[in-house]
Amino acid sequence: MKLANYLENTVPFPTGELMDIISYFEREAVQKNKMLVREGQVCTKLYFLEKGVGRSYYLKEAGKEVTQWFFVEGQFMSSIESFFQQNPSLYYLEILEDAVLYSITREKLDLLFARYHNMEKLGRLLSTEMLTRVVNKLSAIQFQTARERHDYMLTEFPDIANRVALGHIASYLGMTQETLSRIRRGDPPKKS
Amino acid sequence: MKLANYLENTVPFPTGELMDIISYFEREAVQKNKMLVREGQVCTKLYFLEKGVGRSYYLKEAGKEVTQWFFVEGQFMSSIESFFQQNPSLYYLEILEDAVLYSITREKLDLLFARYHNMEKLGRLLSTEMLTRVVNKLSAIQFQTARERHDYMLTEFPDIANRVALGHIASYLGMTQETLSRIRRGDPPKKS
DNA sequence: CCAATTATTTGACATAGGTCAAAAGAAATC
DNA sequence: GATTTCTTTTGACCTATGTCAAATAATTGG
Repeated sequence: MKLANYLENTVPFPTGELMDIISYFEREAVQKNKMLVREGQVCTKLYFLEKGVGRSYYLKEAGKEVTQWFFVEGQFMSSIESFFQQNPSLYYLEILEDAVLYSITREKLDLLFARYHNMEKLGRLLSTEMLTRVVNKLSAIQFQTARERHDYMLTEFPDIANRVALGHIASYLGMTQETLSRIRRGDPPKKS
Repeated sequence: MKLANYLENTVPFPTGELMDIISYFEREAVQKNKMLVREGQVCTKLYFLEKGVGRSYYLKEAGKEVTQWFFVEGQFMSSIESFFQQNPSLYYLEILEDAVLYSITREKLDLLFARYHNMEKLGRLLSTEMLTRVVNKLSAIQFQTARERHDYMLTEFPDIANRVALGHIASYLGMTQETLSRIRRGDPPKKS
């Protein structure tokens, strides 16, 4: 999805504002496996995915990757806390499929927030939306069985299963890839 | 903490704006065990806790309560998705200690968002902050042991342990109260 | 196309944390 | 301050899911 369409569907910007806002973003194609941000770096940009899939993840002891979130076309992507507080990112941001993305720096975004009340509103709405999505995931993770968490994921990211590696999804769901593999096979819940 | 202090510490409102904004809130004292919102009701107000503790929780099958979040003095409290999307709340909002709180309706808040760019900014900043806090909890819940989750909680809500029931905290942390009780006792991780 | 990686599945076994039931301790009510 | 009710602790046992290791299967590169 194009950035302009996305923006105007969220807040009714006058055309002049919309054009000006878009002009502050850069559009680029990036390839699979590109790392946008590494742990410890400050995340300098907010991205919008026109096409492709990405994820954020962190490393546990023993170097195990834990997927924190997936981002698909039509969504903003960033290491949020790092981007907004300008402190070192706890997460890696990785592109998992060839993608087209728009990006904007923190300075330019702040300028737009200050210039356009509408833009500030967009920021508020996006934050609130993301917040409710994270809360949903939390509810799923906090008290559901591995199988129920898998079902939750299908509602949040319906086609992700065919697009990214099993292990990435398993860690996103808080389980091992062996467990996810068995769930997909449809193992009957073990009796005695 | 007073609402006015909180607001001006977050965004530098001109005094006139601040006064006007505050005037849209109502202040009231409420007693322990008061239910602000029940599941299925639309949450009509956003609250700010000057004093006291509250929580949001939902009911699992078998009527078990699962605490979703705690709110302490100096924080806003609401069933966020319900309040912002005006749909039925999935959660109960309950006051756990005698409290003093300010409240504002959605209509009045929208009016303030529209009237003051600064207010819109405040909304954005609060959403973003809450988002990072929820993400932190998610990271803790997703891949940490019961003991580590308990440690996480002490950083997010240092004094909550003395203020609310064990069972409320246990479900907040995604564990049973028996497990939390054993952690507090300092059980050595079981050998053999 | 074949070799070499890389990802997924399977099996055997281990364990953190759950469940259920009862006892002990606090708090509220009369 | 005794009785009732609610909360926390403890113990015995169970199970979902993790760990480790090996076998397939799929993908990638020469």
